[in-house]
Amino acid sequence: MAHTKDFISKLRSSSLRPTRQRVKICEILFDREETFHFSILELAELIKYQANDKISLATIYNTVHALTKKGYLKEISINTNQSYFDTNITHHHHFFDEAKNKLIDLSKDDINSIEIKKKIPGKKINSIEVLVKVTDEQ
Amino acid sequence: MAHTKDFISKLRSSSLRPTRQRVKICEILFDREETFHFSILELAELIKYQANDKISLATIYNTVHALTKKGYLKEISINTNQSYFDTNITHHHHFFDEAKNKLIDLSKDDINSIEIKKKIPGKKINSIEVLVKVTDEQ
DNA sequence: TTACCTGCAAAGAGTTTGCAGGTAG
DNA sequence: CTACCTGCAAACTCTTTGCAGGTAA
Repeated sequence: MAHTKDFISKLRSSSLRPTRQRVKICEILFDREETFHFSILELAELIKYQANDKISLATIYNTVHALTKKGYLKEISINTNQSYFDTNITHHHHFFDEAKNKLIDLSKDDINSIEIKKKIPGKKINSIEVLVKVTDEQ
Repeated sequence: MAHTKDFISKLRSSSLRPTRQRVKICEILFDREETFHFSILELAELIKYQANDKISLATIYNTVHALTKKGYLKEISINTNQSYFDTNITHHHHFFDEAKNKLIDLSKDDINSIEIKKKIPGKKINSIEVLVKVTDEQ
């Protein structure tokens, strides 16, 4: 269970003033036991219906992007119409359930380690992301 | 080097009539030595400036999607604002150059084989995609 | 001739931006 | 007080859809 103090420091270190709206966003994102995968619009809905609040999209986009830039959130590479983010910033991969359009974490232990044998001259590797697409067994 | 006959059969097997526009799209996509990565809008530009032709977006979208559905093209999972497709339909992965926003093929030999140890009950694996993000070495 | 296709324009969906009024420090 | 922030609406980008005229078989 995280506390308001932590949210404020996360925000400050992302160069964001801890306004009421931003603290609320942090509560929804980080005050949970389990990994949380979300799109901006899903987050907005959650704020509206679960937290009974209304924060403008501009604010949500701006806050989520600043937190992502600072490394408190991770953006997931997946080709859907909207961008997905993850509160689990440890090194891990994902299943993507194509039937339900839902992401599921794939922990480091669930996959063998990946070795890239090719080197691109002048380029360095920033990240390696594995996406395992699944559908219903027939 | 592929021929018009091949394009027509690709189109027919995708349940598309081989119209002038669609054959032209196939020429641009498949009449090349190397793998081709593209977004729909890039393809439209290419048709306009390289082939000196103009094919409406509706037609390009519809044709590319039908070819993808039939398996003549592969859609790549990458979180950018537009969808990317690949003419290389063999099993392979990608580098993504974040500086240039360009994809580079990573052949099967350039990566060790991936083993997913976790099984999701009732789900089967459709695909495993690896995306290696790179930027300029500093 | 009939079913399908094209091009255009409008509509949709997600995201970004400009700005006037409001708030943190 | 000043710089930054919020909410709203408009703008933008990519993609999809509706439709009238055109074309393949």
